[in-house]
Amino acid sequence: MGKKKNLIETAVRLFAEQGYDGTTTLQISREAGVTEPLIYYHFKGKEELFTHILNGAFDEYVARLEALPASTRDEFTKIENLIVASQKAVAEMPRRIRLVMSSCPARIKDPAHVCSSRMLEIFDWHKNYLTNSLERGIASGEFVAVPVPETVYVLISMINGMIRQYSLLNGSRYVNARDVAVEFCRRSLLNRQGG
Amino acid sequence: MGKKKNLIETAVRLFAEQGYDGTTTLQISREAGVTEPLIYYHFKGKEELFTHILNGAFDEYVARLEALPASTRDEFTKIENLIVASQKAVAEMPRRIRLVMSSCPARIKDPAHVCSSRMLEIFDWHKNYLTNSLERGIASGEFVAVPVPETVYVLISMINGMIRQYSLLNGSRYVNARDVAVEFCRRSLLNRQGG
Amino acid sequence: MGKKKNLIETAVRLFAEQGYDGTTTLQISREAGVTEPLIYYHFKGKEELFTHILNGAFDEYVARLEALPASTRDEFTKIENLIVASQKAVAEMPRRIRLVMSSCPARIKDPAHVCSSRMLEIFDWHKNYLTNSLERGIASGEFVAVPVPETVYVLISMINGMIRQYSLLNGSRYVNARDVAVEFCRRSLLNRQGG
Amino acid sequence: MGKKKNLIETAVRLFAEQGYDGTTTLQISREAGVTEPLIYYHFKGKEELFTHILNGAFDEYVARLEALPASTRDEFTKIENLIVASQKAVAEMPRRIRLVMSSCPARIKDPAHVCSSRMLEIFDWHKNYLTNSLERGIASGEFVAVPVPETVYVLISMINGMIRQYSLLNGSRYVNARDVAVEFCRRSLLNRQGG
DNA sequence: GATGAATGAGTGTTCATTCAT
DNA sequence: TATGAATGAACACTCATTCAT
Repeated sequence: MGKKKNLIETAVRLFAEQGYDGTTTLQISREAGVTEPLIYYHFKGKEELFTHILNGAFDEYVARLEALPASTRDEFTKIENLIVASQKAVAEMPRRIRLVMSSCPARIKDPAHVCSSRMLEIFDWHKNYLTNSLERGIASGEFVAVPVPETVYVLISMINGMIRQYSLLNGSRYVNARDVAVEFCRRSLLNRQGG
Repeated sequence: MGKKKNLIETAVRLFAEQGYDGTTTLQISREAGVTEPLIYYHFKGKEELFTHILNGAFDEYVARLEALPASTRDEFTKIENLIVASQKAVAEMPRRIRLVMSSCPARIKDPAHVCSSRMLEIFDWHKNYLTNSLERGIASGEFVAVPVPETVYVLISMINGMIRQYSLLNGSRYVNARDVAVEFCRRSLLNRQGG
Repeated sequence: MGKKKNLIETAVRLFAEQGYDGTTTLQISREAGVTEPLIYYHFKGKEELFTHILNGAFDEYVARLEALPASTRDEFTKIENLIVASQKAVAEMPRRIRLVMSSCPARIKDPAHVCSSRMLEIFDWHKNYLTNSLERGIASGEFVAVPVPETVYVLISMINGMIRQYSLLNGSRYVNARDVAVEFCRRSLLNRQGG
Repeated sequence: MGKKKNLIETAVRLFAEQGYDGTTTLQISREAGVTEPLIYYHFKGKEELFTHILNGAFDEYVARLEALPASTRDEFTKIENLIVASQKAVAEMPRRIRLVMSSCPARIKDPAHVCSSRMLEIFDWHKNYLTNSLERGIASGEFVAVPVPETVYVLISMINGMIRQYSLLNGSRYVNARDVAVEFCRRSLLNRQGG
């Protein structure tokens, strides 16, 4: 009767609240209403349970990115879509994003860890998406001629920074920061010359 | 002879490399060439050693902020100074910033922890500094009329995002991202009306 | 199997021989043929194992008191019964009584400790029992008119003193001290007037 | 300036309040306003400081016994004197008696310890004193013909039991228990035949 | 699928004691 | 006398994990 699901959901909650090291397998099992060895029946160990959860969160986030329309009216709309999508994600799956934002920084130095590989995957996805958009926009005259790699880096930093801020601090107080961020970027990138 | 200093420096290194939970007091003492109880002679415990280090890092970062000139040629220079100063900090005290960036996210939910109180302190400092700058700049016509609180929020997110990116990922590859970020903001904020 | 029982019996022995502080959890587990963490599986900690044992000893002692006949031929028989019962207890459960007599004095200042609450319980039981007996005996003319509370106090001191003496010193050498004590009290209390 | 004395007095207080194992050398030194190594300058170690204090208490108690008059009007007065003296001692040097009563039971199994040797010394003193008194009293017809060794044993138990009761429990509430005890013994021992 | 009992390998911490000054 | 710094030896306790059922 859904004991496994129960286990996972309890683990998500506890890992998000207390961190990986601050959560014991005994606590997870007790709060899930099962016994400890059941964790080892379903998972190889605590770490696998943890990475299973992280992978789930990454999967959903990536799915949201993949769902973004590949072709849009103009290139800035793509950038706008990305900002909006990332903010929607953090609002709609807050606990899992929070888990990633609080657990992964301490794990990034281990390149074999899920945190490293999948954050890199997302970073690369962002990079390709934004590089493509910027290059096309510059070529078409929609954007001013900014140095692409560095601008991509700045945009990613801003998007990640907003996720982090929202997720770890009381970001929900700035509900329309999202739109302000979009306009902030629009003013900076759009070519207003001639027109 | 400098055993305490040795202890602290070793702890900084190990905490930054392996995280708080991943570092044992035995390991710290061994690599520092002292015995374990010495930690407990100088500090109340592992946690106090840790917060001592964090406080040191926060102190230095705050000192850098306080050193920023209070009055500048124009308001955007203040914003530029802040971006530059934060990037200089992360380049000049990388290990300690990295320690903060990787350790604190997992501790922010505890409002009593050094991470919470001092990150809030820095957040507030940033907020006041940027709010002041934006309000003056808008009033004088230097800046376009942006919504102040949200724009401040976006700017802080960007600055923090860049610190995080630099600190945890290989941000050093984008050395002039700093200047690109400054220009990015300048284009967005500066009032170009009536050229 | 019976590892828990083994653990408890070993702990009784070692605590009685070496005291609480003089006995380590490692020693208990080793001499019981189990591993240390098993103590923590069955008990919350060393202290709980200790109080579990103390409670067992108190329970048995109280059970012996409760088993004393409520109505007797005369009132002095009650007093005799109490003296005999306490001496029988110390002869039949020597290790546990010795444990109590050597461990509890150091713990009595802590009113929350098992030693305090349960010794008080026994003290009160003795007090009620003896007060009742003395009052009835005096009223009926069986006893001389002694001041009741103080005489109760003296009798309890004598009983406890004999337990202590027997338990901590080589009291077994005075096997018939019990009967001598009974006669000692009888001569003192019985009303010989009008023989 | 009396630092040694200070040390000892503080140690008496702390050992009495918290027991030997519950008191650390650091705590003693701090509360005495000195540093830890000073303990090792004046004493060989914690244990020696402890036995120094115990010996002081035993010395004073023995001195009180020795001060009892060797010849009295009758033999029962000797017994009365002993009861009164022991109760006076516990009222006049409560902390040190309490220290002995709470610390020594756990140490009596070690025959080399001060607790063992000096409590035995006192036990023997009591035994000789009472044996002598009883034998003479019986011979002279002052006392009834009780079995001497066992009666001595009972009397010692009663005296010790009253000290213990007074010292560890709220014995001070029964201030005239002393006189009641004396009368209790008098009635039991005195020969009333053929008045 | 599920559990009660048990364990190996540590972990932070304490404490009496010593050393150099 | 007196101390700041340092240590050796242990200690209670935790936790992820396994085994027999």
